[in-house]
Amino acid sequence: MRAGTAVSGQVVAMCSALGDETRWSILTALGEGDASASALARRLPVTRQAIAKHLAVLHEVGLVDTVKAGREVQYRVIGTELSATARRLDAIGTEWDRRLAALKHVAESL
Amino acid sequence: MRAGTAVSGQVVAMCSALGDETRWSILTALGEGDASASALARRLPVTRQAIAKHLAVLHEVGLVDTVKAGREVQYRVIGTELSATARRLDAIGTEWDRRLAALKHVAESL
DNA sequence: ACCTAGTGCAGCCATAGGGTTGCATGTCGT
DNA sequence: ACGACATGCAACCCTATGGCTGCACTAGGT
Repeated sequence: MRAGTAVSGQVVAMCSALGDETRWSILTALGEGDASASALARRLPVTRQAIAKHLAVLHEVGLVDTVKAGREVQYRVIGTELSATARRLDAIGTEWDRRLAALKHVAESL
Repeated sequence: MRAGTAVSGQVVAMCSALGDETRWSILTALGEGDASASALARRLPVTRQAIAKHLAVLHEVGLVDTVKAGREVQYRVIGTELSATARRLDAIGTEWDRRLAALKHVAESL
């Protein structure tokens, strides 16, 4: 089992989506309850259109889902994808540390 | 216990660092063994200076560590921070899904 | 029917950041 | 001592992208 396996582009996209403060503020806001883009724009210091863009990228990577409620579109946070990539990252990190421990072991056996 | 806790800036920085393909190629390369910036520049299709910049941000978030070996600087991947943030992300994702399940439960009890 | 509120789309601006070249410095081997 | 290689720093270019304004459209409420 090789260590340096090419990381799925999905992981990169997910991390890229999570690498923005505004997006996290949106996610945490949604964590307190479903909301529409306009509703989010009211509680956050950014425009609705900006929020709409962010919601688009969040939806792209599967972090949020849309629920049509009448004329508005409610957004809802989904934890599944996040947890999945988190586990992949954890595995990678563990693998690195495992390799490091092996290196250390070799060094001490000299 | 509230769900929408403000996410640590460390997590955002880490995700931002992981949101770049080139950085991942560097990390996976380092996963196969320690290497200097110049050594990495030889196997990757980017300049040494570009790699140096990436290594700087990776070092910033604690994904790599430096080991001075004579005149060159060897870089080494560290899994600890990655695993730590991965667990935090997993917890957040689980929390979201827990909330979602609760919502569903409420909906069904009507 | 009309007004209001929510959404979508397009265009524009400005900055961040990934990538480059160039040069100066520093260190190892011979 | 000197040449070769590794690093550090600075300046620069260009694209991606976060943010905005503006407009057209649609769907509810009264």
